Amino acid sequence: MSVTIKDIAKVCNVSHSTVSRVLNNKCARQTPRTEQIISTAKALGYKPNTLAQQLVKRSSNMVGLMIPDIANPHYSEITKCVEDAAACAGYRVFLCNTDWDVRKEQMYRDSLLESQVAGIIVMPVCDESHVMFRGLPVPVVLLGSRTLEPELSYVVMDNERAAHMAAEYFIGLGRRRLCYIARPVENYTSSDREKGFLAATREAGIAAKDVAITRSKGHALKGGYRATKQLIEQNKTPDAILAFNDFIALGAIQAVEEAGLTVGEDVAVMGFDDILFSSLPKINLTTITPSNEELGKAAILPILQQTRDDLPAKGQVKILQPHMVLRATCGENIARKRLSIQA
Amino acid sequence: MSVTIKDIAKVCNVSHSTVSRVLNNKCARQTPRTEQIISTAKALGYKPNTLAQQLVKRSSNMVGLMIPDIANPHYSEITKCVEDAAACAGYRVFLCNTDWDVRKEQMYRDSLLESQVAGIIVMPVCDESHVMFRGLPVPVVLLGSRTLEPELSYVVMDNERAAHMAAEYFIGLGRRRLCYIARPVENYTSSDREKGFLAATREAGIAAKDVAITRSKGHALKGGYRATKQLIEQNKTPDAILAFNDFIALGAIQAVEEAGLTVGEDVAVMGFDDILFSSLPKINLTTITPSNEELGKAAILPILQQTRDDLPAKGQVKILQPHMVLRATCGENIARKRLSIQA
DNA sequence: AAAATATTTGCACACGTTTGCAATTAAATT
DNA sequence: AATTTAATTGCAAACGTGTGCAAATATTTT
Repeated sequence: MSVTIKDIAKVCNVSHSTVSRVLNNKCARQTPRTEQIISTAKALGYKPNTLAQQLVKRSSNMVGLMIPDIANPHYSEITKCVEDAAACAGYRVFLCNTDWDVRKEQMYRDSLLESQVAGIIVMPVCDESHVMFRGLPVPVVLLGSRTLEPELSYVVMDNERAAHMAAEYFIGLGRRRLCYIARPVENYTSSDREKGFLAATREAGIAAKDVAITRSKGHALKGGYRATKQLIEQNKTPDAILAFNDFIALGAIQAVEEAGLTVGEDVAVMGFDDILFSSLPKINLTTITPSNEELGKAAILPILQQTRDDLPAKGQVKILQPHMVLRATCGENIARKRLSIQA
Repeated sequence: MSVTIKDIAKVCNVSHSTVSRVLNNKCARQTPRTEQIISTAKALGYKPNTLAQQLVKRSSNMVGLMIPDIANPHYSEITKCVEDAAACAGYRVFLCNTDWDVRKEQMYRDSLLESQVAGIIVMPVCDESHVMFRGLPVPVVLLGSRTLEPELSYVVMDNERAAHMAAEYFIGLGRRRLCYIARPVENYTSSDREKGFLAATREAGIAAKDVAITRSKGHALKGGYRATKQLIEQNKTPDAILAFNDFIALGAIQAVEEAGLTVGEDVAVMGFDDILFSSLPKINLTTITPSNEELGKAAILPILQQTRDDLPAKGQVKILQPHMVLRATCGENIARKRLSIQA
């Protein structure tokens, strides 16, 4: 149906190889022949068949992007940055929504390989699924999760440091009863944050009894709500809460307010990821995140290098620095405030 | 690098065509030959090269999905449903973020065609960009926008009816000074809603002076805020606002509350799209939307039919019914409330 | 103007797969 | 057991493109 180089060749009375070479600028000179070929190509509306090109060149300009839930703003914001970085590098991205389902993840993995993608970027469903990406013929980049698999590349925020910063910030604000609400199901990301959080409290000499580690009761907002409510009912109300993500933080806020306490005053709340919601005036949540643009760029880098230098490009690691986005939910410095009241 | 059909042929001492036929179940009988071929294919970890298959079959299992802003929850939620419907039908989707840029839209269009996609699903940047999709060799489905282009298929909510329903709902609640905040830049979707809104007010006998049509001052939350603030400052405060989308509605809410009025009591507010934010306890926005699942399924249908029956499958139209999601921002029935106060 | 050099051209094959055709082989029928 | 029928096989060509090679042509140098 579509117009091919052979059609152009027929019109110009040359072989199809000549057309191919002219169209790919393999000709140094500018003869009337070349001009004729180029103009008829334009006239006929020729579009190269990328499939055929990739078949013969044995390289593709497609990458797979596997995401647990594209409707979740955290993931959709990252997806945008990855797509943008990929497009800038001339890559097209296959979007694969794994739906938190390891079987779908596996299915997409195979499907992507059959489609001859140049690489796979994946935000894995869980730490256990990393092994599925061993020994693939294309580079694999884990996004937002570190891994022990030596073959896999990954790009991740320095989670330990981020939580350390958060705890330090709380302490600097005068907070003394600190709490970290962990991810409902454990993974490297969550436990790294826990580690950093605890380290900071220890370094500041906070007593262990004043540091609570609890676990979100479910993935969404309600999980954070239930966990916090439980804490309050047990008379263990903290004066500062670091939540595994912004959704959980939102749930925590709800529980805090429901208990008649004021967020930012009685309890400081901080989340992770800086999803769009968090910037809404009614929410105004203080949160920690890496730069998603950096994340996206770093994600395709190992894939670019693979095709360029034909090196293995495996096991590359990129650690991004966390940024705190200060908003309303952590209030002001308590110590300073007490001073001003006394004054 | 990868193992091909020829590798299997060599091992089994048959021609590669035989392998192809066995692997594609073109053989009625179950000979030891076929079993050997299948088992060695499995043993060698054979994965068919989809590129080559599609080249020879002249059909692909890839569709392009063009979205103005994947980080916007409205679009990411639709994207999820489209991807899901496509995956169920055996299609892979190329994600293309057009960034509200017509040039990017055009660039992706060409790129997708070169990649030999089976069809293009697009949420267009503006009504003017529809013409770019005339006369393509594959079916094009416009999502969330109707069009006058006869060749293009589209799937869209019945916007006129939706706004009609909204206005009727307001009126049934006892509201009498109605306002529609239109999209910052006009399009079919927004003007259809305006039409339905006005029709309902006319039918109910609301005086023209009590119906305001204003325009959001910008795409995001701030646009709705500014538009509403202006209305209030001009002493034209409505008692019911229908906003073009949930973001604008959120902005309207902010302006209303800032003026010391109570949303749901003094002013009812309704949006469109039912984005995830709107269901948050702190927001709890009443809103209208079609079923995104239906939307996604309807989007790939014209593409499926194209490849199946080899019919043109152009100019197909699917109208989805609106659903109101009742939450807190429209309050209760004012009339009933007045009664209970008197009683 | 002739020789040396640089460029372009067409042919043929390649990429990995599917498929029509004629020949072969196996199964079912008489 | 011989014949008809059915299924399988290998060959070759195709999908649209890129490329090494030797021959042909154009350009530059002497």
